[in-house]
Amino acid sequence: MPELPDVEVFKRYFDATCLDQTIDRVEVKEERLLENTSPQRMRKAPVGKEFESTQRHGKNLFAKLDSNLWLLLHFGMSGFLKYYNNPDEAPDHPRIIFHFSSGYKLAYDNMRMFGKISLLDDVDAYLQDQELGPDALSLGQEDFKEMLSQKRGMIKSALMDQTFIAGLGNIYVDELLFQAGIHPKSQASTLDKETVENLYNNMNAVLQTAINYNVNVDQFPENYLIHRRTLNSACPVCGGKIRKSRVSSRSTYFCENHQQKY
DNA sequence: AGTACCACCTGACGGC
DNA sequence: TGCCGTCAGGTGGTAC
Repeated sequence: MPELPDVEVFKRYFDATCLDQTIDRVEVKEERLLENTSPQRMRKAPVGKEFESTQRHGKNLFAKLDSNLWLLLHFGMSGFLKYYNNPDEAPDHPRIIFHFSSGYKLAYDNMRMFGKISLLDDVDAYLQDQELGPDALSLGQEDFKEMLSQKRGMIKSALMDQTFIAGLGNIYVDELLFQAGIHPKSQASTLDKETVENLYNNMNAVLQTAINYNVNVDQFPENYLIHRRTLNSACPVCGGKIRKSRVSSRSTYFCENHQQKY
């Protein structure tokens, strides 16, 4: 379930391993994941080049090959990166593999095949084309308030909408609503000022905490919902019952006691 | 514009 | 043991 924190950790992993190495060969193992890019071009265009830097926006990772050539990776539900040399360390479902002249390889693994691999000439144009909202971690509090006040519909739907805010998915939206004490079906525009500020602060805190722990969920604070995504488990904050329902066709866990409906 | 539902895809898991 | 239905969840499309 790669959401913003996961992709940020992938970015740091990519930066620490793959930059400034000549690409010898590109192995496209699953052509269905390519979008707006032919397999032939994907295999050819990066060869002889190096990844110079990376950029993340929401759940999208962009790696620069040239001023007008970028690799886009979207991880869907089950995607991740693996940098390795020894074939024993190869992941189970590699969909594309970049071979470096050092002998090391970068594999994009994605069991469930939701996801996207593409070559772009302009990142900003792509973000506009996709109508992606501002990245959740670089959004200021005033803008957040203003946007929410004008958003109709349920707060969970709003936060999951990538064209509204980019980066949040099902797990983290549940978590930050839980931390902020807001019922997921609350109407976005009816939250009062204090509640929205609290939500904003929790959004940043939860995302930052997840990144700081390298998305190692076991190390997340004990009062996080993520450890209790089970029907009728005890709320780690107030002892209430954790309930499950569906919001925006997604499994939604929340505390029936301390998450208030607005 | 918001919502509801389906499809895509694969593996895990529970029931029988 | 093994078959079957269900679930997980990011995104995109469609119908209301």
